[in-house]
Amino acid sequence: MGIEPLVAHFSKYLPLEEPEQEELRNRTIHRSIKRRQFILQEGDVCRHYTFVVAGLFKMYMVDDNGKEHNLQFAVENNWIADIGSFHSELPSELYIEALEPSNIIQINKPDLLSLYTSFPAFDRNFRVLIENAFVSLQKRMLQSISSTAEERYINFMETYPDLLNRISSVQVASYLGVTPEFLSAIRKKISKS
Amino acid sequence: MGIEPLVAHFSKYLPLEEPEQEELRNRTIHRSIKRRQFILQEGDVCRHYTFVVAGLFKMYMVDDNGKEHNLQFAVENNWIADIGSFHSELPSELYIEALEPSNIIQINKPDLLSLYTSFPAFDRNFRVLIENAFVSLQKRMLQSISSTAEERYINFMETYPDLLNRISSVQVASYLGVTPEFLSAIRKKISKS
DNA sequence: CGAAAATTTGACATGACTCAACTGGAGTGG
DNA sequence: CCACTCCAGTTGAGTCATGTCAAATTTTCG
Repeated sequence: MGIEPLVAHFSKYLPLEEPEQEELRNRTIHRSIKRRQFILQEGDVCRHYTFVVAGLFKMYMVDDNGKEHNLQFAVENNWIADIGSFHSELPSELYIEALEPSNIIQINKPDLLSLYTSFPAFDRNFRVLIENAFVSLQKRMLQSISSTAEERYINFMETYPDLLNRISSVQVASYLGVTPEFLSAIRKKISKS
Repeated sequence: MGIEPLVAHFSKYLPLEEPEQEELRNRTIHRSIKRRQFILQEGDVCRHYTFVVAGLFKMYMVDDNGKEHNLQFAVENNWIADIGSFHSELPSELYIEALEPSNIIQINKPDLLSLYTSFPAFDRNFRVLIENAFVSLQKRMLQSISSTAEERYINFMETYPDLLNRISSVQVASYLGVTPEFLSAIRKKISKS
């Protein structure tokens, strides 16, 4: 197993030279993750940035009533981490759990900082990466404060059509901030129009 | 007027050497903005990153019914921009408007890219900046999908106690995603407990 | 196959919006 | 200094959006 998927991912923004690829190879580790396995649990410090080579994860919070609220999904070629906990090294309030058997590439904080220092290209690559994630999250936030659940669901289907076939409606409902029962009603209404 | 506030701002993360400060001075411009003046309007490309030296701005979207939805406020020492439009150079769907007479420092895209190229410290500074903004936005997103309007308002008061004295309830309601009438009811209920 | 989870359904409760009217300052011009 | 307007804020009635709970049904996966 190599880091080709990761190199290809970065190359979309700024190609990596051979020395940078070599360093990336030396600083990252591969792991296989089973379905329902956690790579982060509440109370633990998030020690890695995780790049999904294959598979699917959800990151979520559990509220005082024990209900899960999905903050983010991550599929192939997505990064996932609790960035706040990763940098502050404080306990996370989030879980990251595999929804499918997955292959990932991880990098820990010392190795990432070393990458940043050795090759400024990584500062830039990760800056661009998070800029894009930020813009997407802003759009979701705007939708959340301006649209009904039905509009948000329709938008979700249009934005992530591939995801629909891989996750349950329960997971979508949790991501949209509605109950599974109400999402079921929305789906029924949409199917009749 | 100098760029001291901006230098001080960056120094919280990573101090700037004299050559970097010099370059920053040469690449930025100062402006005074009147209350109700726009620095970005829907349909225009967002040409600048804006750093607020003094004053207060809101960034918002106007929906099909003509209603405003506040995505973000920016006070002293905050950055504000439509990052998506800035990088894609596509027309923005957002407005950025001064709620108070303000002083700002702006940098356009060519100058910012030049800063990035000349001094990798800026890649890093802006990466850290947006990482922090991303983490904050994630918290707001989680609140949005997991809490009632009352809980979100209480959280807003705790998170931005200073802002409460500077903006109207209408603006807060728009930020929280509720109507002014309903926020009024929430405030009444809270004041009685 | 069998247990666990997902989905649906319906009755009911609560959260939140709409609309229209009213209140009470903060300017503004005479 | 007054009359006036103009907003922000409030109030209440009615309505719609969404949640809760319980139960039945279907699907998934070990």
